[in-house]
This record gives sequence, structure tokens and C-alpha cells, in this order.
Amino acid sequence: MMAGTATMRFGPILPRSFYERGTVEVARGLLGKLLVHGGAAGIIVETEAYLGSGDRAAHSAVGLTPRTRVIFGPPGHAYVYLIYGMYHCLNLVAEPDGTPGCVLLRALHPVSGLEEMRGRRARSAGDLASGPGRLTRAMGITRAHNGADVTRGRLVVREPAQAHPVEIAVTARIGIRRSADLPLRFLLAGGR
DNA sequence: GGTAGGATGGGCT
DNA sequence: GCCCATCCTACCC
Repeated sequence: MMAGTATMRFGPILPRSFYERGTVEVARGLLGKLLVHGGAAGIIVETEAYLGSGDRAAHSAVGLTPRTRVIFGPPGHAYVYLIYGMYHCLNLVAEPDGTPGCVLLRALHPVSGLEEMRGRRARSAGDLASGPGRLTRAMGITRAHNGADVTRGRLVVREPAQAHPVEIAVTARIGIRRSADLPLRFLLAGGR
């Protein structure tokens, strides 16, 4: 018989109303939740908020273009883009429809589908899903998921099996030049 | 322990 | 043509 972890049940899928809030609230609220893609799942332990106004690091700062269309669309959808020609980054869209804002998922603590996740990484160096590029590779997320509704379907965010109080650390965001001093990176304490 | 540079392609000016 | 919301390897203390 298959491993018991494969049938582990999680809590309910986060509803669209979860995402239809301010981007910072969503970025903080996602910590401790479960990102699930098929049989692979991990606890979200690091996020960054990219704001619709006053944030020159956000892709949406250039305005509405074919690329940024999803960020301006309805909340609870995935915004996935290719960075440096080889890595994908996964964001979840926040704010009401028409207002830009999204949350970059930077790290997971894997809890299910570990072999599946390892299998996607050529030669593992570093943590399995720590870092936005590693996270998408381990979870099998590509640009094919751009625009996907994460409140239904194969790629979703769920409540954990049992919630526990979370302590959140706040720092500046990683790897950006513009608006680099804004305190918009959120980490689950002990999640690094 | 640390840092520097290359891989590699799409989006925007 | 330049700029990346990165990662990995090589090399140097």
C-alpha cells in the first residue's frame, strides 16, 4: 500500500474573499497556509508583497500590458513569469478586480510529495523549495499556470490540517533595486 | 566563512 | 539593447 502521507487531508481551500483584500494582509495571511499542486504540498513560510501603487519594484508599475494583465485582474489567480531566462516565479493576485497587487511566494516547507518534488530537481543543491525559483521547480509550476484560478482546480491554497499561532518577521525584499527599502518581505518565524 | 560571474530568454524602452 | 522579484558553481579567504 502507498505511503500514508499521500492521502493526508488538508483543510478547506481558501476562498476568493481571502485574496480580495490589501496585498500586505494577503502576504501575511498566506504564511502557514498550504500550497498544493497535485500530490505535492508545502507550508508557505516566506512571501513578499508587490503593491499597486508607490512600489516601483512591482511589475504592475509599468501599467497594464499583456504581461501584467493578470495582476490587474480578479484576485485568487496565479501570476507566473519567467525570470533570468530559466526560472519561474509564482505570485498570487490580491486586491479587488481592477486594482493591481500580488504576493510572491518565496519558500515552502515541503510536507507531501517529497519524492515527486525531488524528482523535478536535476541535481539537488540547497533546500528543495527555498527560493522562488526552487519553489516553482519543486512544485512543477510553469507559465502554463499563468492566470490559473487558485480557488479551484489542481493548483490551490488550503488551510493547514490544524492551524497554529504564527509569529511573523518583516524585512526588506530580496533581489530588487527599486523601492528596495520597503518592509514587504514576511517570514514565518523559524521558517528559514 | 564569503563573493563574483555565467546561464539564458522575455519584456520593455 | 538593457534589465531583470534567480540559482549554481568556482574560487578565495
